[in-house]
Formats: sequence, C-alpha cells, structure tokens
Amino acid sequence: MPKPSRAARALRPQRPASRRQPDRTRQKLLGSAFEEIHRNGFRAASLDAILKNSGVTKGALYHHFGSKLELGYAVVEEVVRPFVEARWRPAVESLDPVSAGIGIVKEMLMTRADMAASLGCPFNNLCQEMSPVDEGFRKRLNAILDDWRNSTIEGLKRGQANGAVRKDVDPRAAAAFIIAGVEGCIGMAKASRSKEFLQAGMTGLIDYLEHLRPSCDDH
Amino acid sequence: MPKPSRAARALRPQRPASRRQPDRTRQKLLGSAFEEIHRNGFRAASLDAILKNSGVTKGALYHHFGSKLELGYAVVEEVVRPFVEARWRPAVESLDPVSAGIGIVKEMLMTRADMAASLGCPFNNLCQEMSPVDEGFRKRLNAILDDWRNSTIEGLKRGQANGAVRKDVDPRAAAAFIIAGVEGCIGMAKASRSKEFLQAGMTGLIDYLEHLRPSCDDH
DNA sequence: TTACATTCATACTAGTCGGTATGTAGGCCC
DNA sequence: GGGCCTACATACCGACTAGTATGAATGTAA
Repeated sequence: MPKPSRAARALRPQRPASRRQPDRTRQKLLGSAFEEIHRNGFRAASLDAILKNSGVTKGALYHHFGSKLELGYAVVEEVVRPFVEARWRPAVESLDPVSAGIGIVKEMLMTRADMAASLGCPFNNLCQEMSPVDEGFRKRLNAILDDWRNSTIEGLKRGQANGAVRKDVDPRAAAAFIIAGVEGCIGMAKASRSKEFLQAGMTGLIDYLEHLRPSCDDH
Repeated sequence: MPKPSRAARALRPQRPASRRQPDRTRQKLLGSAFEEIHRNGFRAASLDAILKNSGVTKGALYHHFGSKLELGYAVVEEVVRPFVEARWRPAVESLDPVSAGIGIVKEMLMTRADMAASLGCPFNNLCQEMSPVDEGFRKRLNAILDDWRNSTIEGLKRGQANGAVRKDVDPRAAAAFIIAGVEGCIGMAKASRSKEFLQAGMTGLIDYLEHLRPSCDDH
C-alpha cells in the first residue's frame, strides 16, 4: 500500500509550510460547494463560483472529483448528512423525545430563523430539486431521510416504553409527519420570507408534539 | 378601443378554420410551460422543450411573452394559482373544514399519490426553487400562499363558531402548520419515491386534523 | 383595394456552462 | 540526484441557452 489513503492522510498532522495540501483543498471545495448549492441549488450552482469562493482552480477540482455530479454526491454524504444528523441527534436519542424535539425547534427559531426563512434547509432543498431528476441524488438523500425517520421511530418507541409518549400513536406515521412538518414549515417560510410563517407553523408543530404526550384523558 | 382585449376575444367563439388563434396559442404555451416547469423546475426548464411539446415557434412565444421570466410569472398566476385554489376551496369554504380537509387528503392519496410522490406539488416546487432567487416569483407565490392560509384561517374560525373546531386552537398557527404539513409530506415523499412515506405522513396529518376537533375532554 | 397592426416563422447571436487537454511543480523513493 | 506519481494550474472546446432581427402571412378597418 504505497499510497496513503485520504483518511490516513487526514489523521496525521498537516504541514502548514507546504503549498500542496490535498485534504485541505478537498475540504475547501466541499465547503464552498455546499454554500453555493445551498444558495442556488445544485443545477444552478456554478463551478466557477465554487472555485472563486474557495480559491481553488478547475484543475484541482477535477483532480479530486470526477464531475460536478460526483462533487454533489460528496457534498450530500460528507456535509449534508452530518448536518442533519448533528441537528436531530439530541432528540432521537433522548428518553423524552417530545421535550427534546420541542427544545430543538425553539432553539432553531431563535438562532437560525433568518437563514431558514431565506435559504431554507439544505437537505430539503436538495430533496425537492434533485430527487425527481437524478437517481444518484435521490438514493443518497433517501438514505439520510430513512435514517432520520428510523431513528425518530426508535425515539418515539422508547418514549412509549417509558411513558413519555402516548401508546396509541403510530410511530411510523408520527415520525414521517414530524419530519414533513419541520421541512414544510421551513420550505413555506421561504416564500413568505418574513419569520412569521415559520414561527406560526412551528407553533403548530409544537402543539402537535405536545399532543403526542400522555394527557389527562389517557387512562 | 379598436383592439379587442384578450379576455373579450376568448369569450367569443373561435374560428376553427383559421390557422391564427392567438388565445389558443397562448394557452398551449402556458400548459406546456407548466408541465416542463413541473418536471424540471423553472430555471432548468428549456424554452426549446416547451416549444417542441406545444408545437409553437419561438417567434410566437416572444410575441406573447416578453421573456422567459414573464412566461414563468404567467404560469404562476394563470395555472398554478387556479390549481391550488381549486384543490382546497371545498375545505376552506366548508362548515366543517376538518372533515372536508381530511376528505381532500384521502382523495388525493388515492388518485394523485403517484404523481405527488414523483414530481411533487407544482406550487411547492416553485416556492422552494424560485422564492430565494427571484423577488417577482416570491411575491406571486407568497400571494397564493397568503390567500390559501387566510382562507384556511377563516375556515377554522368558522368551524370554531359552529362547534366543529376546538376553541383553544390558534387558527393562524394551525393554518400554517396544516399547509406546511401537506407540502412537507409531498416534498419528502419525492425523495423516497415510494408512496409509503406519503401515506404515513398524511396519516399523521389526519391525526393532527382530528386533534383539532372538540374531544370528549373538551368541556 | 389599400393600409396597417397582429400573429407567427426562421435564422442567427452572444454568453455561460461543464468538461478536457496540456503543462508544471512539489515531494517521496531508489 | 534522477525517476515518477500526485497535486495542482491554464487555456481552451463544444454544447446549450435565452433572446433578437427580420420578414412573411393573416386579419381588419377604411
């Protein structure tokens, strides 16, 4: 194995003195591509803009990625997936997923409402744009969606087991609807631009989440 | 007023013998553009494809519409808006909007699930794609969204007045969340392609709608 | 019938895009 | 220190795009 793998190279300390830093170049490309795709969508994302913002040249890009499509796939798996997972892990792993989910929603309303209302959710944006027109995107995005939903289902079942969630809710339906509600609120808020729709929709979502808890009439 | 308006011309009977039928040409363009935009989004919509599918030439197109953008605006106001309004009018005008809404959802699940899961909702697609990048689109789409939401709010208030809807629900929040839930379900279903997500999410939505009704513990 | 505006048809332009061909320089191995 | 692969850099190409210039055919009013 004469050629060190990308993972192995990424682990050992990088030399700041050198002008050749392939892993750093790759990361710059992924980050810049993520931003450009978040702003304009994948198809309207301009490679020239990505290169300009990252300070990388076209030769370097096509050394690291075989095509624009491969770059897009890498953005999905290496940027979008961690982005989604990191955001919802506290909720799906909690013993009280309803409270944890409400907390994440409220926190997002306070800290990310502006970006959410203007640019939307990177994951949802790509689902809307690319799922119908490219199977490679669709499979990767659907894998993220499946993981998100399955972990939500597990969280709801755990909540049912320890009494934090009503036993008569269907975890599969509730998980799908929660995810759809979140992404729908963010997506619709883009059209209204103001944060009012986002806050109102999320208020409705919180009301629905509260409704999943055992209530006084739950005997 | 020597030049008859488009509306006036459209009312009087068209001559089938003539090869020049401006209103019919315009409608063919709008319909073909709507389909192309529904499949590929506005920016990726090819004028050549629209012309090919409609059998209209570029000269005719640029006679009726000043630019691709104007064509897109016309599609929004003359095709997308009636599409949305026709679908939800039965619910927002009903005395029992919850039941009517559930009926529309179930009917859509049976008759339009495949198209919804593959191509998504034309209105939502345009919101996602164009709202952040073009103010003209955003304003027109937001006007449709506002009307939809306001009529839903009125429907919920009417339901509250006649006892079909719980009095402690916030109509503004509920209306936003219902719309977000519908569009979110359809949008996320695109990524999974199978109808399962759509059905599960809509089941959750129906559960939420039922929750808006006065229940046994509502005294 | 003449004059004129509307409605369309064809050929073309300018620009942007993703992608490639080719060249060069850093850095490890022998 | 010569050989060689990796990691870039630059210049360019073909395809496709929205849009336009021009003109012909149709319908209408005088």
